[in-house]
Amino acid sequence: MKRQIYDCQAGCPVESTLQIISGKWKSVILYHLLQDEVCHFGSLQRDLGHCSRRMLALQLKELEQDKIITKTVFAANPPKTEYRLTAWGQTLAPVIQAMAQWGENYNQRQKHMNRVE
Amino acid sequence: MKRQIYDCQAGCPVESTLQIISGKWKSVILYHLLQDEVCHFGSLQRDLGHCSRRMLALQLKELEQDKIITKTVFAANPPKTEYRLTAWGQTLAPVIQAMAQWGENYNQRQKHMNRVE
DNA sequence: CAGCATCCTCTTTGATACTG
DNA sequence: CAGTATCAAAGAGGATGCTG
Repeated sequence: MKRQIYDCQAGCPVESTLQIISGKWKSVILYHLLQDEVCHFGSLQRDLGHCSRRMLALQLKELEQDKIITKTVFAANPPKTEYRLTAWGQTLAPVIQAMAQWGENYNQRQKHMNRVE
Repeated sequence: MKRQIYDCQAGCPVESTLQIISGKWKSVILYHLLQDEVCHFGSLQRDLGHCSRRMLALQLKELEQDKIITKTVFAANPPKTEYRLTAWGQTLAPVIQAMAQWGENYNQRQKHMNRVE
C-alpha cells in the first residue's frame, strides 16, 4: 500500500492531519461514528450511499491501521462487525464537527441562493 | 472539469464540506492564507514543498471558482499574483484551525512515541 | 453479511517544454 | 514569475465473483 502522501517531516500540522483523514470517505465515516458510537459495515454502506463495498473496506482498514477506529468481529452467521472510535480517534471530534458545521452553513447558503436565482 | 465528487443532495454536511476542501492541497493552501493573509504563487509553492507547479495552479483555480479565494494579477515584469481569502473563504477558518491543532497534537505524539520505542 | 482478490477503466498527477 | 499545454505513468475506484 502507498499511504505516505504528504511530507509530514516538514512539520506542517495540516499535512499531518490530512495524512490521517484525507481518504475520500474517511471524514464521513468518522462523522457517522461520532453520531452513532457503533456502526456496522452495512449501516455505514447505507449511510455513505455512493461508496462501494470495496472502497468502504479499504477506508475502514486504513483507519484501523492508524488506530483511529477499532473493529470487532462476531463470527456468527450472518457475521456482524462493529466499528467504533478509539479514544485517540475521538480526539478528531473537533475537526469533524467543524467540518459538519461548515457544511450545514454551506447547505443553507446553497438553498438560499437557489431561491434567489 | 469533473468536480462533483460527493452526492451532496443526500444532505450530509461533511460531504458538502469535502466537496469544497478535499482537493489534495486545498486545506494546506487555506492554512497558509489564514496565517499570511496574502500569498503569492511562488511563496505558496515554497511552503507546500511537494506540490508541483501544475497541481498548485489547479488547486488555486478550483478554490477561486468556488469563491473561497480571490486572485489579483499585477502585470509587471516579472509578474506578480496575490491570492487571498474571500469573506466566505474565511468562514472556513474554524475547520482549518481544528485541523492544524489536531496535527500539532499528532506531531507531538509521534515525537514522543519515537522516544519510547 | 462482511469482506478479499482480480481485472479493467478512468483520473490524477508528475515531468517537461513553452509563453506573456 | 506565474502560469498553460501535452504526454506518459501511476493510482484510484467500479464490477464481479468467491469465501467463511
